[in-house]
Amino acid sequence: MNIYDVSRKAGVSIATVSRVLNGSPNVSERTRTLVLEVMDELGYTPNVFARGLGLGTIQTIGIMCSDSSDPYLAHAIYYLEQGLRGYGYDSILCCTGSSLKTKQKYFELLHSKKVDALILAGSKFIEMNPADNDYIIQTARELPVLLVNGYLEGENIYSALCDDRSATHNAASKLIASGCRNILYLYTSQSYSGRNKLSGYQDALKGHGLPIREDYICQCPKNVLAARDLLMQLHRKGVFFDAVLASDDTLAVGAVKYAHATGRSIPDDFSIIGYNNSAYAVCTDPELTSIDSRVEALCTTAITTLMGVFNGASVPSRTTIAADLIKRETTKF
Amino acid sequence: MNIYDVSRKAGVSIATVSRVLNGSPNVSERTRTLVLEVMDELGYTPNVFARGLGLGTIQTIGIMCSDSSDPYLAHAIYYLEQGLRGYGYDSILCCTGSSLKTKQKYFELLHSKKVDALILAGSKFIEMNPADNDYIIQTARELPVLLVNGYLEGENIYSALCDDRSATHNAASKLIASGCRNILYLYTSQSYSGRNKLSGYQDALKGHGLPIREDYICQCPKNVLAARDLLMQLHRKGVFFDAVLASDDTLAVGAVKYAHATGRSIPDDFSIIGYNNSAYAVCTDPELTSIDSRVEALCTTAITTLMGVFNGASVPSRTTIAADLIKRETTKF
DNA sequence: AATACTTCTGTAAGTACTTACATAATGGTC
DNA sequence: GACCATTATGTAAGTACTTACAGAAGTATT
Repeated sequence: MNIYDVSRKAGVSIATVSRVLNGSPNVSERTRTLVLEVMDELGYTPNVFARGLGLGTIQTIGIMCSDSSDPYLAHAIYYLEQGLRGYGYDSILCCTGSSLKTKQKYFELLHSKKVDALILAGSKFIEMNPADNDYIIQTARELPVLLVNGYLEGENIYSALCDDRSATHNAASKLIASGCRNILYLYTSQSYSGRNKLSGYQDALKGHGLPIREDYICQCPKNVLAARDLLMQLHRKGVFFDAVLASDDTLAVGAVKYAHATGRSIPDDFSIIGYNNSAYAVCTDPELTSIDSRVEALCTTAITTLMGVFNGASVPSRTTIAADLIKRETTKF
Repeated sequence: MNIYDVSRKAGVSIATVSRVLNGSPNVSERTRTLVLEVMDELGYTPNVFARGLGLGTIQTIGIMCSDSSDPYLAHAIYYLEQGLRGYGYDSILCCTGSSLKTKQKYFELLHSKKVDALILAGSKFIEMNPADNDYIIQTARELPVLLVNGYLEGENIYSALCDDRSATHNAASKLIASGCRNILYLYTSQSYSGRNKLSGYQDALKGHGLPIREDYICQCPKNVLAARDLLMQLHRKGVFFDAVLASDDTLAVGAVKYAHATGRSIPDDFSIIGYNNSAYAVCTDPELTSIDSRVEALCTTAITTLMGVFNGASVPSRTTIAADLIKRETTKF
């Protein structure tokens, strides 16, 4: 069952069938409907490989993420997949884990699969050491690379970003305005967005004349119980804090559990702000105030940008979206 | 840059290069290393389309799920993707939503992409009306279909299942043994596994001589707040219950919030059991007792089965795995 | 050293499409 | 109705691989 069968049955050449397939305008309406009818009748679907061979493209975008089970990335994957399909593109997914080696390997793999572009979901793809990002810059010469929530300078590299710095700056400022003076900052990783979040926090403190205490800036695995235990430990050590600003809701949930365990009252005695406004935010009592990083908008932007690139439009290499602060019950404001 | 460039530079025919590419034994060791060296030197990667055209396969499995942002499915996707890659297969992901129309459309789409098999993740693919599953049975004639947590009878269709009925039977029995007599059952959907979970609950009640009350069996959106509000409403109506068995942790979290809102004490006065043992289970205080449906094992089984099918091994069309009951703080036992 | 057998390599014919170029058909104009 | 422009269609040459078959080279046997 191939293009020849269709052409034979329709009494036209394979070139005409191919033109119908590709929506060429140089086909008479009569022939077009005839060919479409025959295709339908035979249940014909063009062979993707032959098509890819001829066209050099396969209407497929490679999506890479470090871990699809992370709620933030899971949502990103969902919106990306849906959005791309709306433009007639398929997605091929790669979960790379966090090792640079495997990232490079899967990068190469997707590249060799002839995807039309690569989307890197999440901030974990950009390494601290610039040389480690060279492979991305190299690949971008041959196909567009889109970063969702990450930034890298380079030809043919585009970024859709959330303004994380302003978000944490704003959140920390609100905490200070509501009376908090000892704000703990909890983060999971030193990614691009992680660094921005941290500096937003630091700037807010500076701006209000508060000291930046190193022991208030704590790294913690992305894990409810780890966060709780970390805070318990600080508490036991006698470190005083009256608020937690977390780089992820998971950690903020841990902070709620810490408060429950120690009997501190939220938000009177202890305030909490999470990040990502995920489903975790409404699991706790009281419910989390959280920064919404607007994954959906980020993904939409990334896809719009990509389609612009495909159409040869002039497109900004970097789009930044403002975060939302969703007020719930763990803050006084 | 193609196979001809390699053959020219290595001074052999393209057939020989192709043989090296495909690991044919009929190549002398000397020629093989020579060709591999040349490939490496030129940075050659074979064109997937041409390869697919010739071979008719592309080492890619289609994964379908209703919604990749659901934590259960997100984990499944992760394990499937990782596992398949271990066998040298890529995954192409489709999120179908829940409408039958789109499911069928994407099914057809993946089929036309010439994937080597289809994995349907989650129980949402099997419709109540048998005729609505015909498209799956049809497709299975041409390529293997694997169901993760779903069951459908048919040639070339394989299922990896969790024994949901025994799981809820066991959970409900434990609740009864610990003194609960009015166990509410909360569920989200009437899927294959949903029906099994329900009947496990019902059988346990029957087995202990308890009445099965229709008003104790409640459908609810998969959503923390919806579950809480539903329970609040029943409470206000004066419906008495001393335990909740939920078909998903999300609903169980809602039950915890209901208890907080009404001041009922867990587990003395009110017990809760969730399902899936997801990250939500440790978010609440007290932490959820939950049934672990063992996604990872399910995915591993599915992949092993699939590889068996590819190798022509005789493989069971249905594998069932026992669930684990993870005891935490919302039950007396 | 001739024969038989195995192992290795090359030729050429698929595989199913796209598209440049050539040619045929159609429609409009005078 | 002849001429030209436009549109529609067909031919044939890519696109980059796989693999059956034929034949060459190498090895073992007598």
